[in-house]
Amino acid sequence: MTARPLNATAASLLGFLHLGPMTGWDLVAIAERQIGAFWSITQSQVYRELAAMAAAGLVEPGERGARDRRPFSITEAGRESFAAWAAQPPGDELIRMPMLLSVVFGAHTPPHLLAAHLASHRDRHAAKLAEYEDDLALAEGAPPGYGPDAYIRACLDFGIRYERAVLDWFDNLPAEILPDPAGAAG
Amino acid sequence: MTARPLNATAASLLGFLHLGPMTGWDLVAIAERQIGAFWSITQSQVYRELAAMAAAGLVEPGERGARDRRPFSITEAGRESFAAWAAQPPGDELIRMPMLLSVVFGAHTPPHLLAAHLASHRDRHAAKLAEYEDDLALAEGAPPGYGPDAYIRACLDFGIRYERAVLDWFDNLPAEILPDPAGAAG
DNA sequence: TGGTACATGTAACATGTTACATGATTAG
DNA sequence: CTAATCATGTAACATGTTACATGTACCA
Repeated sequence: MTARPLNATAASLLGFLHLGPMTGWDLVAIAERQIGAFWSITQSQVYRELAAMAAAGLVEPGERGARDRRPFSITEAGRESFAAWAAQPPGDELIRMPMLLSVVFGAHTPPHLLAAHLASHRDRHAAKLAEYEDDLALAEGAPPGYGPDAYIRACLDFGIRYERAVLDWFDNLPAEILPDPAGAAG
Repeated sequence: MTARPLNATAASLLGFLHLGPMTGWDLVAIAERQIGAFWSITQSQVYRELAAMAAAGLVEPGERGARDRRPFSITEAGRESFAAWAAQPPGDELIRMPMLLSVVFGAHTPPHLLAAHLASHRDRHAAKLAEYEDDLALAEGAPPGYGPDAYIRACLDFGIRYERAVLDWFDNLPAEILPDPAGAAG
C-alpha cells in the first residue's frame, strides 16, 4: 500500500531482518548493540514500526513460538524498499548534547555544580570508550571470515575516535570551567 | 500555571532571553549561530515554545514594532525556571548519524554509491571545521572583555575537535570502503 | 515459590519536521 | 515596480519517550 519512503529507523530494522527472521525483542537487542552508539531505538518504536511495515507488506509475521515470540521476516517488497533507502544519500547528522547546552549557559550555573556534571559525563564517556575498545579487541581477535565485517568495524572505529575526541576536550577545558579533571591526582 | 520542568529547547530560548528581549526570529538566528552545532531548533518550534512559555508566564510579549516584530522578554518566573533547569544534571547526548547507518549496512549498497555519499559527507564536515576555525580565530582576535566568554569558546573547541575526529575517521577508512579519499591526489 | 529475564503490546504525550499562508519592508 | 529578506504564525503529520498492563518461562 504505502509507497512512502522508509524512515531510517524502519530501514535499519529491515537491514537487520536480512540476517533472518527476528522478533521485536531480538531487533531491540541487536539494534542496541550494533547501532546504539549513533542511532537509538526504543522498544515501542520497534513494535510500532513492525506493525506498520507488516501492514505495508514489507515484513511478514511468522508463527508464534514459545513465550509468544513472534518472528518477522522480510518480504521481497521489504528488500526492495530497503535497497531503495540504502541507495539514497544519507541525511545530515543530528547531534543533541544537553551537556554542551549547560556549558554555553555555564555562566548561569554555580561553578561547582557545572564541574560536577561535567565530571560525571566525562566518566560516562570514558566508560564508553573502554567498551568500544573491548569490542574492537574482540573483533580483531576473531578468526578471518568470522566476526564483524569491515563496515561494522568502521563504525566501531568511529565510536572510538569520537569518544577519544570528547575525552580530549574534557581534559583540555580551561581551569575556570573544569578546575580539577576527574581522575587526575594533581 | 505549568510547573512542568522545561525541556532543553525551551530552556535554551530562556537562556538567550537573559541577554535582553528578542523576537522569535532573533531567537532562531542566535540559536542557529551559537548552539546550532549541537542543538538544532526550527522556526515553528520557537514560535510554539514562545506561545507555551507566554501562557505559562515565563516570558512576556512586548509591543509589536516595525514589521510586526514582537519581542519577548523573560519574566522573573522565567529566570527561576531557567535556573532550576540549569542546576539539573544534563541528560545524555543523542547522536543520530544516518551516514553511519549507511555504513553498517554498507554491504547492501553498490560500493561506488556508498563511496560517493561518504565523500560528500566528508566535504560537509571539512566545511564545518573551516567555519569553526574561523569563528575561533575571530574569538581569539577579540579584545579582552569582548567576544565570546570561556563557556562559548569551550563549545567552539568541542566542535573543532569533533570535526577533526570525523575527518580523521574518513581519512583512515579501509580502501575497501572509501577507495580514494576526497581531496587527496594520490 | 519467588525473583529475574523474556516478550508483546498499548496509551498518552512530547517533540520535531515540513509545508504552507500571509503580509511588511527594503534595496535595486 | 519587483524581488529578496524579514517576520509571524498555523496545520498536519512523523517520530520519539515514558509509563503501564499483561503474561511466560527459567532458575535457584
